[in-house]
Amino acid sequence: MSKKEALLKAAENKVRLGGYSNFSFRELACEVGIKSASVHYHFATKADLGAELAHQYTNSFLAALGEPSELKASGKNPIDVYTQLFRRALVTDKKMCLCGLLGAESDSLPDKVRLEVKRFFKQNLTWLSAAHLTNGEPNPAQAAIQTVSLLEGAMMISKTLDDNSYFELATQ
Amino acid sequence: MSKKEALLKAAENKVRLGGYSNFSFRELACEVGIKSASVHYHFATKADLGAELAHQYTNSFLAALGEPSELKASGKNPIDVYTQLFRRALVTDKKMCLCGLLGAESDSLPDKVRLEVKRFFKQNLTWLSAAHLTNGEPNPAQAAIQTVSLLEGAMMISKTLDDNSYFELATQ
DNA sequence: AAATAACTACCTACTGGTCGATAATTTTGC
DNA sequence: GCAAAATTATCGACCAGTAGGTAGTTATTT
Repeated sequence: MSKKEALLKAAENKVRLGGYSNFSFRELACEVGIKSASVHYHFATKADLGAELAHQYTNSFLAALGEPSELKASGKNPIDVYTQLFRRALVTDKKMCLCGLLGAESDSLPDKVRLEVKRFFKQNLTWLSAAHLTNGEPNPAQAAIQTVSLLEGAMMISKTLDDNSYFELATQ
Repeated sequence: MSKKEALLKAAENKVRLGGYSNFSFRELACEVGIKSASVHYHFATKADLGAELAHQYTNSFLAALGEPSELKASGKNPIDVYTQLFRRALVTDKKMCLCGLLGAESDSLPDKVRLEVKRFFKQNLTWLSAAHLTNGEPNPAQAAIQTVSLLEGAMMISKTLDDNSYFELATQ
């Protein structure tokens, strides 16, 4: 893993625990074994780092999902697959969704970061609409926003109350 | 309005836009017309201010709701009343729910602040369970977590995408 | 006299960011 | 094939600004 990748990984962990202001160049640098000045070689500004982090997070998230039609074709319910990805973030990583946290504080984010968070949710809604369509939902767009809202909300509350059974109850 | 109340009001606005780290004693002091050192007279530490803010927010929120049984008795659906309170926060205040934002970053909050955020959601779940019970829901506890999850999630996504119609679609 | 509510001045720690320098590596031109 | 040039990745030293917090003081009110 390159230093740049290590920096992004370290930043992701910090942001998913406490938001955009929960990481500093010095901390990240220390964790990967370089100096804070060197972080600026890989990312000109903090906003650039944040934007690239959110962009890559979105790409990984979408890639982990696959295509709704293909999931359906292989006998899976794409909505279950989607729910399972959130569950893994909560249960395995024990962390919030990166863009769920950044979205909540989006009013105070640098423009380029906020734009990437927007992109995350737009792409998620597109994916979910397609998924609900394959399930024969009469209003896929509505079902899509309801699905992602419920999951992000349930994740946040389960984290806050430190009890994953709230997530299970909400998604049951 | 006393200086202390003004400080809490100023802090609420900041936190609801960008979280716990989005306000400083200097900024608050400046806004209410005193010096940052004087803020420490009203609140010993930043954590104390944050905890009192969340505590009062919870109390105001619950007070604004009223009692589920009384709402029902006067011909209102308590869940509609609850939804309307979130809608007002989003549409009128144009800000996140204070505890929705603090909940998302709860892992990085001082203990006493996190405790108050927990209290917010526990009391909300209690209220919603009672509300769903009066509506004859077969599983009030499940309906409660689903209601608050959907609303917090829909609020966050509508804020992020800067389009309240997502909230309306999700709650329709 | 005591409590309230503010002040000035200061502290240490940390923030994102800049600067010029330095090796090591890779690419290019002859 | 080899020297010159460019690129990559790092460093130490530093900057101005801000953070939360403290100590001691001064008015004002009760």
